[in-house]
Amino acid sequence: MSGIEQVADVLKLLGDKNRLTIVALLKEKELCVCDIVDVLQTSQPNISQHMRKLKDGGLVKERKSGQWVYYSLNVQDKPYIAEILKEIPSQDNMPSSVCEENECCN
Amino acid sequence: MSGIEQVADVLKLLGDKNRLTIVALLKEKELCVCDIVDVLQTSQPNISQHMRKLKDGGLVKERKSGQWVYYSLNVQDKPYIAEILKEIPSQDNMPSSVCEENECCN
DNA sequence: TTCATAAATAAGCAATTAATTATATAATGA
DNA sequence: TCATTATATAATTAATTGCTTATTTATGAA
Repeated sequence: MSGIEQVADVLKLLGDKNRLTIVALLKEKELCVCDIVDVLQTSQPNISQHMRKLKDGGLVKERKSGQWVYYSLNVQDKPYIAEILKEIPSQDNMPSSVCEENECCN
Repeated sequence: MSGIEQVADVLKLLGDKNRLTIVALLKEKELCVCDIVDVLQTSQPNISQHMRKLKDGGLVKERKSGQWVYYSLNVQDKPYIAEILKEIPSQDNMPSSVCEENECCN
């Protein structure tokens, strides 16, 4: 069961622009770290640390394949997150076409 | 329109246990600062500062009456907040009967 | 006016946070 | 083996945050 503290912790995770953008991106499809680095235009360690927080908070799960780590959403048990993501315009999610090309994962 | 940054700012506000509890309390009825101080068992300035953040973030509105300031929710335009509050068990909202008695506002 | 109560503001501080840089680990292929 | 790529970890720093204490403002009553 989710107490008020657990909900607050989840919202704190989503209360960061980069992490909220990552979660919105993952709503579309799973992505590897380098995809996210390309889209958010920040450093690889920065994204790596955000992904760890999201994973520790139970919001994403990972799948390793070769040298890549693919992250995907793991929020079936938190329906309010779907409502939050409805509020985010999709053009904000995918600021460039980088993600479609998946350059770093070819 | 609410961009991703605006949503993140709202979630950051709700990502604090005290503020989330306050919002959950206000879902039931409007409350004055001293009511909230009683329920959350913290200092008056602490609550006052949280209320200012919630007000600046547009989540609550205030109504002054005599020496009291009553706060109420102002989240009609943010349906995802209702979904978040559904996740919070109501026994966590009202940890004591203090709020029912409204001691400080008599 | 004086006193009491409610709330806001200001200043200070300890803890947390997001980011950077540097380094380490791991997998792939030459 | 060695080099390259993807990711994680560690250490550092600057900025933010939540809280405390002290003070101020404002309202109402004696």
